[in-house]
Amino acid sequence: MDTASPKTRTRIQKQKRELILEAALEVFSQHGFRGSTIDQIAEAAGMSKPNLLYYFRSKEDIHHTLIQRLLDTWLAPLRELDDVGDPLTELRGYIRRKLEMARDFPRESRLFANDILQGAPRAMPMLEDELKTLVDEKAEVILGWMKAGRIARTDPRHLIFSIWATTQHYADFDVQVRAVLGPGRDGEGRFEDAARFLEQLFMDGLKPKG
Amino acid sequence: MDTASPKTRTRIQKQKRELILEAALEVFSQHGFRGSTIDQIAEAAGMSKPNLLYYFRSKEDIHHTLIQRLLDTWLAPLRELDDVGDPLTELRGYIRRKLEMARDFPRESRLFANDILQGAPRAMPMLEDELKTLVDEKAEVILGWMKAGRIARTDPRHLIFSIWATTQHYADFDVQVRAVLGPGRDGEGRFEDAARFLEQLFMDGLKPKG
DNA sequence: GCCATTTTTGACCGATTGGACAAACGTTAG
DNA sequence: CTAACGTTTGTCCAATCGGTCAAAAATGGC
Repeated sequence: MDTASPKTRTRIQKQKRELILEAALEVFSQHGFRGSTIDQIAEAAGMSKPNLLYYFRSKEDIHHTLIQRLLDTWLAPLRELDDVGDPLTELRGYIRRKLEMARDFPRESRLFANDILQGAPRAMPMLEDELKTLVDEKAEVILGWMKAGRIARTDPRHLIFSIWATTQHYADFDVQVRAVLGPGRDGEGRFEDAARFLEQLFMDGLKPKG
Repeated sequence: MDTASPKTRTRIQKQKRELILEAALEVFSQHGFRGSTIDQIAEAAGMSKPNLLYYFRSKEDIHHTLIQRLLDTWLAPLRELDDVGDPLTELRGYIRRKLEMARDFPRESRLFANDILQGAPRAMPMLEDELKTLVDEKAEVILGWMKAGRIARTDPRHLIFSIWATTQHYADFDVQVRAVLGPGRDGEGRFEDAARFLEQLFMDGLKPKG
């Protein structure tokens, strides 16, 4: 058979590929590309290494498929940022959705972070294409709000960076956050604390009321 | 001789060790621990692999020495945060110093980020000890400012996280920032844009004036 | 039940890796 | 000059890695 042509894939092949991708996400997000071995992924997927290589041509192939497939999910919150609607409400919503993604999909966040940290050897084409296009489009929307005096005037792209940075921080640097905060509040409590803080930061900053 | 006992190290040994650590910082920060090889570090340091292993017992030893030594530098900006002095000025200063570190020492930032992303297998002891202690101390200072009504009331620890996240983002995700912004503004211009944006964000937030 | 196709596996391979080691080299004090 | 010590290197090793391959096992259509 030919696992390379998506047309002819049986239901079993699709299932196994999904199983492998799920296992690979777990392993890659924890150890990075070079730090992960095919054996680890195979074991996590409950199959032998040659068996895994029957469904994917190579380790590179798995990683590429994974990162390609997850990009849409990852960019979805920004896509929802809507031109119509109240600007502050839209941005608050974006921040919250992004924070929810960091809470619900930390592995996906770390998968991208691992690659980008090392110079994006695998994600670069998508950064320059889909990501840049989307950011350009949304930066224009935000700029429109600023020009209309509906939000403060700043650099829209750096605003987007700061939203990415602050939200993804809770996924990418989770162990550090945990080490600093101690065992006091659990996952859900921490999430609410972060949400409250970020809302206040992005809305009003640090200056005292008055 | 015995490179393990710091007491008996000659000047040449110290020099060579510095040379190796500099090379190792370059390599580790680009490829992570597992992605780096002793050969790469040795070549970057201009010596042979066995020669390098004459000065450091193992790859792990190099990484450990590096991360241990760099922690103080990395935490210095936060240490400077001073109880006396105007709170908003202090925080603005901290943000700027941290952003300067991201600009001037991106390799150090990536070295830590690489480790923490993968569960901090090597940095964890320091996170729980020195880092937590320092954050606890400074969080108390910030909390004092809040209680005195001199800055807005929020969670001081999440405030520190957000400063780390937004500033280090420019070091850790440099390639992504570059891909999104395009080749327009160079390093120094980008830095000034980021500084201006972050100052405004942390001071006033996004609400329009009025 | 039988055959063709798909799936799974054990055995294997070449390349790379971290590290050991002894021999060679350089330097310097006496 | 030379013995002692610090430094450097070529060679080697065992382990691990990504990936191949042929044969075995399971599956499904007839």
